[in-house]
Amino acid sequence: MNLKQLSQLLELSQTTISRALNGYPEVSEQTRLKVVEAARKHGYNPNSNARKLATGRAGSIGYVLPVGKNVDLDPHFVEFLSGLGEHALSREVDLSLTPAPFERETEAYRRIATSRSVDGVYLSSMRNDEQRIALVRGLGLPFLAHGRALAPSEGYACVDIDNEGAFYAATQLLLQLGHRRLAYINGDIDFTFAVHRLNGVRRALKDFGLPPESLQHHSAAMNEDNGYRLAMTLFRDTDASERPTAVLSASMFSTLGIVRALNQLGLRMPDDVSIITHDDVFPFLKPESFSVPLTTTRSSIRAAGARICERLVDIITGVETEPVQEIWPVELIVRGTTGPVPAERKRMRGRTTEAAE
Amino acid sequence: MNLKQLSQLLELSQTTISRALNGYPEVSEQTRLKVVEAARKHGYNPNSNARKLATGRAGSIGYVLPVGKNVDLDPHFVEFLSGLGEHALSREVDLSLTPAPFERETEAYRRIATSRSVDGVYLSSMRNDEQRIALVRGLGLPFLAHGRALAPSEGYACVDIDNEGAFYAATQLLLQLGHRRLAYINGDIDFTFAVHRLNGVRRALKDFGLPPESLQHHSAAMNEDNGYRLAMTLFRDTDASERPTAVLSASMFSTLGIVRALNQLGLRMPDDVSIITHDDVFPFLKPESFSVPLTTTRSSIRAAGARICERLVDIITGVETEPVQEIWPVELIVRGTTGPVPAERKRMRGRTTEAAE
DNA sequence: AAATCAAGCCAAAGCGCTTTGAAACTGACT
DNA sequence: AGTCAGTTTCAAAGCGCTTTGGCTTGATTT
Repeated sequence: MNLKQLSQLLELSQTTISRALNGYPEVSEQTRLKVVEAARKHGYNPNSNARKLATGRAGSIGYVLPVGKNVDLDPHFVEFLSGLGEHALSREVDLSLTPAPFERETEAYRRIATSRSVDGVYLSSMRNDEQRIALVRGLGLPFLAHGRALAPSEGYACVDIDNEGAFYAATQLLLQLGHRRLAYINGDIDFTFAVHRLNGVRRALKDFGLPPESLQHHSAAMNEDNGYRLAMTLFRDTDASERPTAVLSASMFSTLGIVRALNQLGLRMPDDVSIITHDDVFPFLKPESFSVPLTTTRSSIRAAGARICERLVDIITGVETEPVQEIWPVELIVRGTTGPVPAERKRMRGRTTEAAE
Repeated sequence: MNLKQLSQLLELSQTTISRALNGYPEVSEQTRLKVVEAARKHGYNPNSNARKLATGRAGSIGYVLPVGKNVDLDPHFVEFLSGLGEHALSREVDLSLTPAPFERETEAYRRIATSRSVDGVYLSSMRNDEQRIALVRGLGLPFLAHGRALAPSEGYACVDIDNEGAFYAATQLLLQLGHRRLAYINGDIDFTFAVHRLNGVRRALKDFGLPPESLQHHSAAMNEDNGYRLAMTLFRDTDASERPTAVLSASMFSTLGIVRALNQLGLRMPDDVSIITHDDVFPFLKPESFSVPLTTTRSSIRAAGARICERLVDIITGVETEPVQEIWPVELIVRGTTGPVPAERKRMRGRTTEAAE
């Protein structure tokens, strides 16, 4: 059933049907009701491709999905997607994923833009040598970034969390607890979020008057394996005198591995080692669920997804005109894995045990 | 730049340009080269909506994305998607995700079908009371199921793994090791995969001549929390005489929690408890990475994604005509978490230790 | 009673592509 | 020279929708 057939059936013009269905005022309430009813009854839905062609609007937002043997679509993405989807629903937009290997990414964006298959795109996993902002802008494709680029640092719309502030606060807490030898098991430093976080940690150290050497920094993809491996390097393969007394971790997945290493080495949290992790809020992996509840910096990546969908639609429809950079504050939630530095432990044992309980 | 402009530029008809670009034989190699070159140079890409309208093909496969406060898009999905994307790329198709809350799912499929926005859909997370097969078939929408329904059991195309066989084999192994009191921490029993797996476990017990009571079965969403909770019920809240000596687990996430519970209770694998887990092969969470490497049944959900994309495209293009049910065998990989039943442990200690090393 | 106006409807012109059916041009064969 | 098959090109008709501009009507104003 298409528009023409329906119009013949109702003995009305296609124009009227179209207007009735799309809520234009030029049609009487009476006919509208009749039309809507008939459409429902005969299961008429406008052909989406015809409509897209006629209006020039695609009704969907796009994302170039990195694929390839070495690219793991990680759980962060799906959680983000989940939020996006939740909001997409209420705005009646679809998500269109265009798979592309990393090296052909540019081509993919170009094709998306010239073929008008989506109304706008969101960019995520911003890298240090970010090229996409200039690219999609040049292509005239509306966009919204999840995260920020190093350069240009402004002039484009984005939603990001205050990574630097979060890790500044986390580091500060550890320093206040007396820790002086820290380690940071960071994510891949090619991504800007990792740079921002590292900046936060370093700034906190500096403000506290500690030398850069007080921090051991390791960067690797955020997963269990790397967490384990790096923790082993820190605590098994390092001289006792140089071992950190506290570890910052960029993700719950890394922390899974760190905790395994500590267990294996017989080190206890927080008595021997304090840990602070960034928590993106995964419903299937909660900081409260660890053997010792994790102290975390927390920001829901799912909420970011929802917000990004909302704003991207606003940008596409012209509601939002100026490129605003929206930076979300991050909570620091103290649970059981942070305690005083070991040297001070004895005179505070009562308190520590209680906190770790 | 659109087709008309390009045709004027080259002083050729739109027909010829279109044919040249789409590789039809009616155009001389010479003109084709000229056209392709010009298109590249001027950055011409056919408007995808116009093309879709004209051909009636959408060039994308669809998925109705369940959203809602209580629906967590889980890591299984993203890994699956990753495989799908990998293959989609080579076939030049996009993925179109239509978010829909569970209760309005039917409506979403209906809209997808009548609006012709995708060429076909895949269905996943098959439920016991599966309605979607009849629905999409009735709508004339080509489809491919990931997993099988209970009814109808055949007559539709699907890709599934041999869940029953996998858990039969896993159970058999445990029985051969002397275990007689088993527990199965299953996924949500509303899904058919969970039913099939339970059938496998029960059949193995029966074939071995054990009564149904030898199995304690628990069903819940597969996550860390539930794994922990259910393991606690089994090992802390149950009389010692009734405690299982071996646990089957439906997912690595549940097992994460089970292991945490066992650690907390001071129970060791495999000396006190044997564990077999189903592993969907997540790059970020590997069975080898557990404190004791996990014995698993293994089948890559990512590979399933790639295969499903491949076959769905074949179904859409008419290459595949008969609905075939493709069932993949599942490997059983013995690592460190399976050993003889505790009672027999003493006289076999040497071997167990070795296996668990 | 004529003039004005809004409400409700319509015919037709796009949107940018693919595809049909026909035309024009080649050379080769009678 | 005339015919024919094969090649290369084209004009025009869709695909199913939205939207412009205009046409009727009946009611309201002058």
